[in-house]
Order: sequence, then C-alpha cells, then structure tokens
Amino acid sequence: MPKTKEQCEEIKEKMKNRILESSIEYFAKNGYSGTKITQLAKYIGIGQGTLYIYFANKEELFTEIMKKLNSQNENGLENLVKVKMDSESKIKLISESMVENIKNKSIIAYSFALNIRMVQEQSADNQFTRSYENIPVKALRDIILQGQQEGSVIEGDPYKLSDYYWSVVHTLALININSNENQTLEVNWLNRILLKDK
Amino acid sequence: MPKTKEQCEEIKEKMKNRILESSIEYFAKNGYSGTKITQLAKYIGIGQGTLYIYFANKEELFTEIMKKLNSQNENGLENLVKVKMDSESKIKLISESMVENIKNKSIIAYSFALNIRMVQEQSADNQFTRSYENIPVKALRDIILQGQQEGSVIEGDPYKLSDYYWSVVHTLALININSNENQTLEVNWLNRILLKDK
Amino acid sequence: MPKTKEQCEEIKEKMKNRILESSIEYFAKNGYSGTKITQLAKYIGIGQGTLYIYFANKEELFTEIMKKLNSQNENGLENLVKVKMDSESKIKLISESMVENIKNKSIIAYSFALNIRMVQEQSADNQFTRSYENIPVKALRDIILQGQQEGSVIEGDPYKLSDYYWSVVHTLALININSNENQTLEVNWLNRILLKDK
Amino acid sequence: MPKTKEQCEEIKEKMKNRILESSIEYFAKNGYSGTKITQLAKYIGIGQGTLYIYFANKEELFTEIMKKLNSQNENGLENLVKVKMDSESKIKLISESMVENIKNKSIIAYSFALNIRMVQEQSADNQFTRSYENIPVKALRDIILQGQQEGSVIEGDPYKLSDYYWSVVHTLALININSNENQTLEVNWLNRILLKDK
DNA sequence: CATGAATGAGTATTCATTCAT
DNA sequence: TATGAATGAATACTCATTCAT
Repeated sequence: MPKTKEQCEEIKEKMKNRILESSIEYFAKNGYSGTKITQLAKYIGIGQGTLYIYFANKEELFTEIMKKLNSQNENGLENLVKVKMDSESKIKLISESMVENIKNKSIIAYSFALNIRMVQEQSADNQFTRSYENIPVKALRDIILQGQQEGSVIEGDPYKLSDYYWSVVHTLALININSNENQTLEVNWLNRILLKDK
Repeated sequence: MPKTKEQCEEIKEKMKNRILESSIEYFAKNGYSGTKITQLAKYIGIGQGTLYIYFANKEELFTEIMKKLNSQNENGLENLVKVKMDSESKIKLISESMVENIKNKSIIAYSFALNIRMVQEQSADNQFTRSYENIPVKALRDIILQGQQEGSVIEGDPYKLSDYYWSVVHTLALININSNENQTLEVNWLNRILLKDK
Repeated sequence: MPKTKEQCEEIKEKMKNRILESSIEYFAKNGYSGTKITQLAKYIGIGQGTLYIYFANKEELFTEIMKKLNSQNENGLENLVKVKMDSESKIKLISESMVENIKNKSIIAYSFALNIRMVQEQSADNQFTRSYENIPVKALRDIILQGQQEGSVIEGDPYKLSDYYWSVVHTLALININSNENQTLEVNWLNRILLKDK
Repeated sequence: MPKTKEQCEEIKEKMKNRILESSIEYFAKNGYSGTKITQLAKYIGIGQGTLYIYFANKEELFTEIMKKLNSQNENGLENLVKVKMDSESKIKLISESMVENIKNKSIIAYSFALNIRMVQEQSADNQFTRSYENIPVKALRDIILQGQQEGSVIEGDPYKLSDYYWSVVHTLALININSNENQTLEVNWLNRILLKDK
C-alpha cells in the first residue's frame, strides 16, 4: 500500500530527527575528528549508507546538529528577559535550570559540550567563538544590565560577564558529559559568578 | 667518532625537548585526532621520520607531552602552600599568576587547554579526570581549608571547590588559546570563585 | 534488509576465500616482505581497503594462508596410509602425485613454495620447521616403516628420511613456481630418494 | 702520520671484505627485502653510513656478495673434473664436502642458502635460475657423463641430473642455516641422487 | 674516514563515501 | 528506502640513503 506524500515526508522527518538526536550525544562525547561514521551509525542503530540519504556528508550532519542546538537553547532565555521579575531571581532561575540540565545530561548539556568542542575544531565559522552574537549571551547581558542597576550584580562589562558565565556553564557540562561519575555542581557556584554576596 | 657520548646524548635530549615543546602547542590547538603527523612535523620544522626516532608512535608522543606538562605545573603550587601567608593573599597570587599565564599563552596555558582535551579523549588514564589526585587540586584544597578557617573563603567541600576553580581556569585557557583575539579575563572573576565579597 | 543473513555470510565467505586463494600465489612468488599490499590488492582485483575488512593486517592474512594450506595438504596422505597396498606402490603414487602437482603449479605446489619461505621468515611458529609434527611427515614415515619391513625402502631413520623427501619436494616446487620455463622433473628422482634400485 | 697509498688501499680492502663476509650471513638468514640496513650495520658492528662508503647502495652490496660467492664455489669443482679419478669417487668426494660445508654452516652453505633466496627475489638476472651456465652445474655434468659411461651413475640427461643434485644441496643448506638445531643429513642421501645402488 | 641523526619516498592501515542489492 | 561491502584518498609509520660533525 503506497503511502501518501505527507506520510512519507513525516517518516523521513522522524528519521532525520532520530539521527540528529543520537549524533549530538556521539559528537559531544567524541568530537568531530574522533567520530567515525561506521561507529556513529552503529550507535544510532542504522547502516552507514542511511546517514548519507539524509545528510550529504559528515560535515553537513555536524552543521545541522549545531543549527538545531542553537535554535533550541535560545527560546527559553529570550522569553525570560521579557518577564517582569528582578534580575537576581532571573539569574537564580537560569542557574538552577542549567545545573538541572547538566546533572541530567539533557540535550542542552550535550549542546554545551559540543560547543566547547567547536572552539577546538578549526572550522572557522563556529558559533561559540562568535559568542557576542549568540542569543543566550545577549539575553543574559540584558539581565546583567538590569541587575547592575538593581545593585544585585557585580560591576563589569555586562557582555564579558555574560560570556564568562556561559563559559563556565559550558565547561561544567563538558566535564559532566565526559566523566562516568556524576560530578558535583552547586547552583550557588553559578550564582556567585554574577551575584554579589549579601 | 665525531662526538663524545655526552655531547651526543645532550643533542638528542635537546631535539626531544624541541619536539615536545612544539607539539604541545600543536596538539593544544588541534586535538589528538585533529593533529596529523605530516603537518605536525612541518610545524616543528623537521621530517616526519625524525618524530619516530624519538617517539614510537603518535600516542606515545602525546602521552609524553601530558607527563611533561603535569610535572611542570605542580612545582610552583606545592611551594606556595608551605609559605607563611594568609589564604586570601595566596589565592589572589594564584589567580594573578593564572590570568598572566593565560593572557601570555604560556606553556602552562597550553597545558590547561590540552588537559580539557584529555577529558574528551577516551584514553582511560588521563590525569585531569582523576583530578582529586592532582597536585594542583590538592595544593589549592589546603589553601581553601586554611581560608575557610580564616573566614575569607566561602563554605563548601574544599576538594570540590578546588576542582571547580581549576575547571574554570582550564576552560578560560582553552578559549584563549583557540581564539585569535585576546579574550577578556579579570583576576577578580577567579578570586570570587573562592573568596567572599567584603 | 536486502539479503538474508545466510546469503550475506556466504558472500563474505566467498570473498575471503578468493582473497586467500589469490594471495597464496602472490606470497609464494614474492615472499612476505616482497609482497606490497597495494600490488597484492591490484593482483586480486580489489581495493586495498577490502583486504582489511577480512583480515586485520598483513601478518594475519599470511598466517591464515598458512593455516589453510596446511589443512589442505594433509587429507589425501592420511588416507593413503590406511589403504591396503605395498609401500613401494604408495611411494610411487605419492611421487607421481607430487610431480603432477608441481608441474601444474597446483595450489599444493604453491603451498610448498610458501613453506620454504616460512623457514626463512623468523616468525617462530612456522609449521615447516616443526616438521616432525606435520601430518605429511608422519604419514610418509609410516609408509617408509612399512617399506623397510617389506625390503623396498633404503635403511635409515624413517622420520629423517620422510623429512628429507619432503624437503626435496618443497624445493622442486619452489623452483618451478619461481621460474618461467617449466623445469624438468622426473618421478624416478623422487622415488629413488626412498626406494632401492632393483 | 699519513699512510702510504698502498697501506690505505689495503685497509679499505680489508673493511670491504669484512662487510661482505658478515653481510652474506645476514642476507642468507633474512633475505633481501628482510634485511634492513640499520640492523645489518649493527650486526656487522659499523655505522650505516660506513656501508655507503664501500657500496653505492643495498643492491650493489647484494650483487657484490653474489659475485664473490659464485667465484669462490667454482674453483674447487673445476679442478676436480680434470683430476684422474673414477666418477663414483668424485661424486662421493663432492657429497662429503657438501655435507661438511652444510653441517659447519661454512660460507659455501650460506652461499647456497642465498642462492635459493635469489630464486625468489624477482631480480631477473639471478645466477641460480640460469643454472645451466653455472660452473658447478657444468662441472658436475661432466662428472655425471663420465659416470654414465663407467656405469656407476643412473641414466638421464646429465645437465638435468646435475641441476637436480645442486637443488637438493641448496635446500639442505637453506634448511640448516635457518634452523637452530643441527638438521640430520646423510652423505649417502646425496650420493644416491646420482649413483646406482650396488 | 666513520658516524648516526635526519630525511622523505614508499608502505601499511584507516575511514568518509559510494553503490549494487 | 535501507544496507553494509567495496573503494581509494588520506594518514600513520618504515627504511634506504644523505650529510654535518
């Protein structure tokens, strides 16, 4: 029984997502050069050939992963900025959320680990190094700015502070993803990066 | 016989060191899988064959680099612990020294960048993941302990705090090594990881 | 799934055999060190990569060849020993069969040529040097023993005579495999190694 | 104190001979491709560079070895032909001499082992395959011819019988050179290749 | 002359990509 | 479509030869 075009598209879309999802974890753990297509396919549970039906080559697969990740991270934060709430609470919310993500090795944690890897791969056009243009950096910058006016956040260039905050979050994600035991990680550590002691 | 045995040994030792030194930078920038022997040899300015006179294979070269780096990092810190000085000053000294190292892209900065990479390479016996046994982690733990008694350092497990401090330092090194522009980096950021606000 | 598992296994087995078969000739002609993988692959008519799907490396390929050959040689002879027939006839049968094999450059001839090479390669576990344990040596020893009782075979240690007989057969095979012209070779020469003149 | 030209030449000649002598053994044991210059030099007890003072390259060294060997083997046999003595005695003398050479692993034994190797290396211009032109083959042919007239030697083409006799001698040499234990080897075996039973 | 460290052409091996089934 | 065996370009490693000392 031939399927309708829509059904067909849907099935394709599902497979593509399955590949992307699984690849994130594998790339995050092994890096770009360290990821071998044969092993990746085995890890996903498909034949190598199948990968090439959905993605032109290894690089395209990787690029699509990065795109997917970046778009996912951004939504929540952008909304948080607009909410009426004091900066301190926003920062605490973000930190809690990040610690949660990292501890659960969520897809966002993998995305952070991968971002660190991107710093290392020479591919010139990686998102993380151009971080000032990143939406999370921008969003946090706005929150920091608000917090400095409210007196809860330490002094300093808000852009750089934001960048620094995210760097730390990324590292902690990387370390947790790559170590077998669950690494300790305190919400307070993250908060203190930006918030003054009382 | 053209040279005495001593001279000969000396020359060999020099070459080995030259290879190690240059390889650190290359591996730190490109990672293990990303480092190709042909390119590495060209970067060092020697033939590929020469590498194999001094190191059995790529992996051994990498391992020897890690050994060398770890032994280098440890000396200064061990001594600092023994000095009579309040903990706060010690931490400030360490932070200043680390910021300096990172900004100047010193060999220690490269060593940190490489250590982060080691977390990623599966090679079971990497130093950084077994960080509680590392001398820098131990040394800083002692200083933190002292600081908590003196009231200058925030509460928390000294081992984990030390581990966290070094994680941040490592990432900042990695980011600075791998980005072309000089990344901003404030001594105060590092200090606040451990020290209470006044 | 394009093929059943059984078909797949069968195809793989065929390819492995094709590689083994062709490699025997190539190794026999060129020796271990003299055989270059690129040329061997071209000779077989496959890509170099394909070789590495079936064999971990050059040495494993060579070892598997030797295993295959040794098992092949042994069957016919073992049976001959059990047959009711006077020793002289058995020896004449063996000699005729060997001359035939060598003249036709059969797979057995290649196996002999390779065996001589094995004597030379240092690899400790070669079959030919441990020849007293070889089935052909043992089988012929039994025939010689029988012949000495029947009075048709010359005096001497049956083991050593057997070993000597096979040495000659091996060399003649080697020489014929490696020379372009067909070398002369008389059945009578082989017979007289063991059989008394009438 | 500068030496006279003659002394200088003499020293050079001595070194060249030392290299040739030692190389024979090494090549005989390891073959052409299997012989690595670095190891050969170590075996001889000189630097690799020194080899290249006396021989243009590996191949020339090998060729010179073969030349040296062939000229050495030939003298004794040529003379034997001319001696007044019945063929049977001559053959027995040769066989005894060969057995002796092989058992003692004399230079001639090495030369035989090397000759077998030459059959295997593709180099088109090897002496052993063009054996009908070899002096030992020719010399023995004459002795066989004489023996056939005297009735002591079996029937058959004297050239081919001679060739066959030497093939056997060569193999036995090869096997003895390459095995650690001393292989058994009976003079009578060699004699019976050519001589009729009484 | 003698040396052995340095070299790079040559070889073994890996891995992204293709393609017949 | 999905597969995984086959491929060969890219990469790690070896070894004959050179050359500064």
